[in-house]
Amino acid sequence: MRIKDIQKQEAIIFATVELVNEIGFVASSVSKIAKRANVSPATLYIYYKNKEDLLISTYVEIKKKLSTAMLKNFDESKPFRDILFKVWLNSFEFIKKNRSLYQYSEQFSNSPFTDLVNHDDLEEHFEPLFKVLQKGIDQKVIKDVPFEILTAFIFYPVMNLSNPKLCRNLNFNKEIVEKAFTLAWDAIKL
Amino acid sequence: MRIKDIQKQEAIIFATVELVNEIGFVASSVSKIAKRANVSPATLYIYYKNKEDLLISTYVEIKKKLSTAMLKNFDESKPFRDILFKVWLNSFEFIKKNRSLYQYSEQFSNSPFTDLVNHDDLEEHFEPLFKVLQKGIDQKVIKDVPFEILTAFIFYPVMNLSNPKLCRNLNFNKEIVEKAFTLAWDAIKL
Amino acid sequence: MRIKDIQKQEAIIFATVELVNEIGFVASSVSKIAKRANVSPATLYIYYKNKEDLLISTYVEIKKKLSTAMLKNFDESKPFRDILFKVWLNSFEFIKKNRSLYQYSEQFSNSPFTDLVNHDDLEEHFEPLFKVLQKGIDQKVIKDVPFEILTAFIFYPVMNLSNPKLCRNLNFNKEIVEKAFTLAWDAIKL
Amino acid sequence: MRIKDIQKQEAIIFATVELVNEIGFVASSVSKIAKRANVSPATLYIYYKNKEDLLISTYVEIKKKLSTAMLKNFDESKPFRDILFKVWLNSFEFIKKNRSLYQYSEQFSNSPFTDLVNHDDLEEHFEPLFKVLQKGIDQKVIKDVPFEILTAFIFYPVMNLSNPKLCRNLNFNKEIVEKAFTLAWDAIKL
DNA sequence: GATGAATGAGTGTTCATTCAT
DNA sequence: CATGAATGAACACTCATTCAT
Repeated sequence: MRIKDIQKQEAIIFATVELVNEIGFVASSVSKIAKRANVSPATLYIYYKNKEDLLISTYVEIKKKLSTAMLKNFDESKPFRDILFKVWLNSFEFIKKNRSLYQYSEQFSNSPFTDLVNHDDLEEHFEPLFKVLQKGIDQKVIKDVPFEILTAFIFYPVMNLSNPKLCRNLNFNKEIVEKAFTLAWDAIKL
Repeated sequence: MRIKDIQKQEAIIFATVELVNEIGFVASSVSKIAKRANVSPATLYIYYKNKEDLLISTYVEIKKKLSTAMLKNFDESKPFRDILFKVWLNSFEFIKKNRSLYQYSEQFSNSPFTDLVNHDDLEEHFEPLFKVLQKGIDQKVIKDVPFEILTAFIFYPVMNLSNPKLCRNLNFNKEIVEKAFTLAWDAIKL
Repeated sequence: MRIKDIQKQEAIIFATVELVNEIGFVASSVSKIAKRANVSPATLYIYYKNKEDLLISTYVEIKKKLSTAMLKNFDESKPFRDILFKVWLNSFEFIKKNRSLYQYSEQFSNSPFTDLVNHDDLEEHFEPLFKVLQKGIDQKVIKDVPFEILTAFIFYPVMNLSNPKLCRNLNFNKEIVEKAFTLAWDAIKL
Repeated sequence: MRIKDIQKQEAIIFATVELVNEIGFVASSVSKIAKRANVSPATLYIYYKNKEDLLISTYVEIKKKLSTAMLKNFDESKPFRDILFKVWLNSFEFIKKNRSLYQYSEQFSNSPFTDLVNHDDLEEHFEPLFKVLQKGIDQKVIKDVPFEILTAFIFYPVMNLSNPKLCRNLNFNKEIVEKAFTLAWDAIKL
């Protein structure tokens, strides 16, 4: 499968994300996605092996964008708190600007498809962050608990808070975001 | 006249939860659920208006059980930390013992069906907890931030941590659970 | 099947006619009819062998009522034209007053169920009318053509004209009815 | 890209008409029609939006054919009686040759689907006939009654007479047809 | 490379009917 | 007599995918 038309592929991804956000995973059929992307259902199979492949690829693509965004201007020479705050802010920024991408990834990661993704590959991108956390632990600035627990308190709440379904009444201005980070930092700092 | 077979309804619910956990929301068709419950597809429609109703009812049922479990032995005369720790432990206990129920509810709350549930009704059960948090805020023991942020740091991490998909390498013994609560408490305490 | 509750049977017939007129033959299911009649689907099978039997019996019942109404005050001593006019008026009267019954019979007689009815039994009721027609033919007052043709011109137009679906813009007052009969009479008279 | 197989569509229409005539409207399911047409049920939905669309389209198609046949060699310069006789003969001819098409249309026009057809569009084809009738009225050759009544006496009996279900014992040779027309003409002429 | 036609297998749901009470 | 529970079979329709062009 030699890919000719990059615009076509982007149209497909865009249509996929859009449609999944609008009508959900279940209802987003191949033919509907194709129609939305102004493409024949058959064309879709030139770019992707099958529906699964399309959904997974879209997810991986988004995750890459997210990790890149989160680690933008990552400067490990700064104090731990500042580093993490920067990442925290980047996350919010990204989610706010790309709510649809984020929503898609949320739906995806709670679907049975998740099991089909190689999560190690995805976590690889967060390596610098893990290194900083480890350094923080070594320097007795951050609590010595497994990474999973640390990230559960730093990043999982971000996702929760920025999920409009779960936090219907919350308006996310800068002040709130900073306040929320205080909780995150208090949680992990020694 | 035959009377409604309560065992049959329970078999349906059980089959639903089981199947959704095994093959996911999308693939769990009415006929598959019926087959699993050793029941005709038509029978299912005696107990539930349609598939949506079945899925939602199952979810609400689970949520009720969860809230009851979380607030077991809720004693608001104790110190704030102890109250929350009790709730925290209850949550872990419940999730550990009813992993399948919990998994179902996780999948559900990230599906488009969520929008169809009256969340206010569900949150009502957590009223005592919210009251305690408010008292904590008033007494300057807990940070004065919106409830959503507080619960995002107390309970959302529980769910994350107890999700075996996300935390594959973590073994949840009592020690770890207590440690994790320390982070939660540090996050919200003033 | 010993019939106890005549009211129940009437409720079933009434519900059948009503429902068939509202939602058509296709959509009128046994359970819907039962619900409309405030009766269990199973009860229906006490009074009728099956759905077919119910529909056919209802039709026959209606046809009997129609023939009785048409031949009301049938006086064969009067002139041919007057006799037929009386029948013609009776028909209009009945259809106007029992439009729902008539509609049902129309739908029925165009359904494949018609083949299951013994039409000879039904036509038997019209025997007096046929006798009059025959007498008219013998006395050279009415054209000597097969009965089917005669009735096709006397009574079939009645049904057509009184079908609001086919004659949407026609308002049936007495004048029009009399005019219409003139055509019928001119058709068959010698 | 495969091109739409015109034979396939014709097979579908043919199967629809055939089946509806054999087992009736109610029992003619999409899958049965598809099987009869040697086509997948899914294929049917390429050509028609849904079952309703299939049935309606088939009806409209038939009606067009009928109107074309009826007005064949329509010559309004001839005497009124001859014009109408021609139309009358055409009708019989068509119905005799296309009994199945005609039967289908009869069933259809008495089903609840009728309401979904734009009858004005269909009647449009009969415009020349209506004009002739109007001219006949103006010239005092035809009775001055609403069109609906006129057609009820000219054409509705044709349909009745050519319906083998209703006229089981009648053999339609040319003589009978001419006789029958005499009644029709006597009915409407002044 | 790209397409719409084509499909068998599946979807959620309702059906006419029977059963145990 | 009368019932609501129960069901296998069928319903209209959509699915992911392949095929011929």
